[in-house]
Amino acid sequence: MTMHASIDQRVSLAVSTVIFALRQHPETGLATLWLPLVRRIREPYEGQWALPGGPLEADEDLAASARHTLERTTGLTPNYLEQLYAFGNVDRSPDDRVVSIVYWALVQPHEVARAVDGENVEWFVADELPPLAFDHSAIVDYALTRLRAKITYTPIAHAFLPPEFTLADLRAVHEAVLRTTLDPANFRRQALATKTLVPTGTCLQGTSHRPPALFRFEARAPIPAPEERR
Amino acid sequence: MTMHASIDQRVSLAVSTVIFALRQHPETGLATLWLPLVRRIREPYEGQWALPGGPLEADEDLAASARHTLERTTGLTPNYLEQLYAFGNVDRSPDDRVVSIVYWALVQPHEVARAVDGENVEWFVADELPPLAFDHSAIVDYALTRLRAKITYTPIAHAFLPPEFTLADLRAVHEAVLRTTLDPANFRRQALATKTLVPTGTCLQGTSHRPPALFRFEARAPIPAPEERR
DNA sequence: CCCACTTAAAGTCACGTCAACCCTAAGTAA
DNA sequence: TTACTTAGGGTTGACGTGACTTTAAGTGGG
Repeated sequence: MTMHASIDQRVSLAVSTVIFALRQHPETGLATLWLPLVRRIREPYEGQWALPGGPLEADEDLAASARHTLERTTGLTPNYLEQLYAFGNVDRSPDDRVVSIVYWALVQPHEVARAVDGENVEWFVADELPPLAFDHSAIVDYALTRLRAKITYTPIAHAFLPPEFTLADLRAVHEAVLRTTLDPANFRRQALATKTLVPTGTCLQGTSHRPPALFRFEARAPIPAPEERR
Repeated sequence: MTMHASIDQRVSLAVSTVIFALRQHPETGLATLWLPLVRRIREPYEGQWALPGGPLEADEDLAASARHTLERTTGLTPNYLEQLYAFGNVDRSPDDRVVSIVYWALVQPHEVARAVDGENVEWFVADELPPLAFDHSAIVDYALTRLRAKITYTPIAHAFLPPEFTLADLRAVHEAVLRTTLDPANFRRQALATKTLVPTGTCLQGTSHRPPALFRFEARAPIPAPEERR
């Protein structure tokens, strides 16, 4: 027989989200992965940075809860949202017992512009984060590896982009996420081989030199979340 | 502002597990994927089959909770355990609100023998399940796709096998899980290419014909769960 | 108007992987 | 010894991919 804590010690359920977006790096000027964090306004970890999240309401699905807290705390509407993992170790919060169901999200650049950015919400370069509250540093780490793995075998990069884009844009997303440089010719071949790209005419005069072709992502059947499979 | 249910309507947290094991199919005689289900002894869905699970105790980590309920309800000790997904749609339980954090597990054949198999616990062929309680049918579906995907790119098949086995055994596991036949020669090549197999002498007289070599899985560093990454 | 420059986009080649298959080795049962 | 069965190694061709080259299509400067 295992020992159990007293009955009135409750487990509370929170939903948090790791949000990724692309922005220019202030020093290098390159497109880089950023993510918004919120400052904690109460103990524990008061004043420290943490993932946006909140308690699960009784009338909300999990993904809906993630969207709502996202909107409430950061003003962002994600273009892609997927469950990451449920973190529930006993010691992950110093006082009470909290199980966090964590999502990860991708937002488009124009969303970043209109996002909240104030004293209690701030954007950070994904690889240069301050120390975070709770186990949130490990969570971000895991979300990063998931994003980097998934972008190599599914076309989620489009979630960072406007509906119409060039192959150079698409490649820039991959390069920013994976922190590498990719051969333009080979990247083109692989991208076109997926059959998810539809050409939509050529770019009418860019800044200089040969204008690139524009593409759109074909609206393939998205991969359903486990809840909504048939 | 969104409407919320009254404060005293609580969300309860359960941990359930999809357990896979290999057994002989009664008709074909082939190794097949089976899973144990437990009969519900109270409403809702009283009398129907469901995944083994139970409420999360305040002093248990999530994986530990999965192990405990597994042991308590089916007597099984899994050889492999991984988090699958957190299911929490509002309508997944008719009365109360339940969020289930679901794990999936693999058990060895000798465990199956000593497992409970009575009126309230029964084994079923994974592809021929009765209607299950709640959304458990969809959950099993998802667990199956995860298992089938993961066995192709990680050496989890060993979790079904005793410490020492032949390449034919290993191939039989893959064939049972994927429901295909695999070319023995090509399978051998791929299996040995992973470098995770260590030869441990030859089989001393099997039933007939040429005796196969025996192998053991090398104790590589296992992939850490997201909670315990460094 | 020609030319230097830049990026887009297509093509070439070497190499590694893998499925299909063929063949030999090593044992058992008659 | 022979027939039979499974273990296990080898060969071939299709395919994907990284490194690299070449051509196309624009710009701006003299």
